[in-house]
Amino acid sequence: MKSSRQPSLLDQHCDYLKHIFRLQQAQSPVSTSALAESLKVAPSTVTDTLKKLSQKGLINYTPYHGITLTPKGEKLAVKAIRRHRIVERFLTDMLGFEWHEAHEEALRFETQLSDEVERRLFVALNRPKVCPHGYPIPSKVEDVRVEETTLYSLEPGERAEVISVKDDEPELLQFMASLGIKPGVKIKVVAKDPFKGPLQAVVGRNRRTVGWHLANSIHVRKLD
Amino acid sequence: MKSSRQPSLLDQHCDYLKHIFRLQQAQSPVSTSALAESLKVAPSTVTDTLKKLSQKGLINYTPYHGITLTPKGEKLAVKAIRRHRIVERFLTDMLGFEWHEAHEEALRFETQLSDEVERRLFVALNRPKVCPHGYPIPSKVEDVRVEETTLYSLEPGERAEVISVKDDEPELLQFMASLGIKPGVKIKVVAKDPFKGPLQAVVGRNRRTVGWHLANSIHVRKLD
DNA sequence: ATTATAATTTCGGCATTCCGAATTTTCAAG
DNA sequence: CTTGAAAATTCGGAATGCCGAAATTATAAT
Repeated sequence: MKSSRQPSLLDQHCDYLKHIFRLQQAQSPVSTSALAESLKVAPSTVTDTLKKLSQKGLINYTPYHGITLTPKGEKLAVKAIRRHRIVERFLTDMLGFEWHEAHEEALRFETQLSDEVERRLFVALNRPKVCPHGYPIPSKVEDVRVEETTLYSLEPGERAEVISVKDDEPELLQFMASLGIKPGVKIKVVAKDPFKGPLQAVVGRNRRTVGWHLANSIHVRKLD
Repeated sequence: MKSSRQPSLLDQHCDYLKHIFRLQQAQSPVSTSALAESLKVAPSTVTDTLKKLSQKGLINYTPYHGITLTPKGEKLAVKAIRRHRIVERFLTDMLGFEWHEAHEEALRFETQLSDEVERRLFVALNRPKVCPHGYPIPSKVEDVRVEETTLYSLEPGERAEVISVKDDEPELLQFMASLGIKPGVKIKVVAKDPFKGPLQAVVGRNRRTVGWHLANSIHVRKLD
């Protein structure tokens, strides 16, 4: 396939940058296998693409030693993240999709949009600050900060406000919605079992018991 | 490249069907060279793809003798046309694009949209009947009829309403807009030179002189 | 009917994106 | 140190989309 339209940056490359950026927050440098798993392609494929990205000056790539985004790559990654979150907002706010559908729908076509469409979408949406899952819609690298604290890190008795929830597991999102958990909601932890056991909390008016995985997918800010 | 997402139909194939459908209205069967020019690819490329489309039962293809859409191919073509026009409406109505930009912007990402997004877009737009250029948004094959009469076919003294304008030349569209020509506008022909010469007409309050090509890009319905 | 020319197809080739198997490198355990 | 397992890379190969040049077929003019 000829690339045509986009002179400088292929869709695929944006995808790689987005994933590298995300993985980099957990661990830097990012390993080939981590990227491969995240992108759901074979490691050998990742190695191939890494060379191209490196040649374009988007990543620092030392064979066998992982990768880091260059400033240029970081900027493009942020641009891709911004676009993704704007499109998610479009899908929920203007088309009425549920938040658990928005993420995957957005992935389908976001890379094809022109900058102009993105700009106009942003304006038409009234310049939103966050995506449907509560993550900021960034203008620059510093904007992409996520709340470090997760619900599971709280101790019994503590109260917190939900800031954002992980968006990459649709079913989990749907389940969270059914529990009334979404950005802005306030939660009080009642009890927490040891060994990554279930956590009991009051969400709005209801008492809920949630597992470790779910509670760790919720970013919160402590209250009081 | 692996196709992934779309199980049954590749983007490229939709594109072919759309072009074949359009060309078929002017002349059937459609020739390889006409398709190649329309798609801006080499004739040999078209031949390659034609075989695949034929195998999928979307076209009737007899080597050296042109192509026709099968009922199945026709349905898909109409689906693609419908989607294109809905997206154009989205771009003009919800994002404020000019009509001469809408066509090309739509081409960038329309093929990536899911059926569900298309459906919701249509509803959010209030179920429009026509695209920004005045062509119908079809549900089935019969809906895709265009007004046969063009402005140039009128004789001096005749009046007509603009129904639709050809959408594939952005500059021409922009120029038409500057002349006040758009669907719904009423035009009275004042004079017409022989040999495809210029045509004089009254558009709204203004007297305009337009060339053959432009006048033939305007579909009208006679008044009185 | 024959023949020239125009349209179409065939063929080989290039680029891209992906993969699995084989190889190389790293790194930590002995 | 050595060495063995895990991680990463290289290599060969498959599929796709595209092209230009060469061969084939159709068709319109003689």
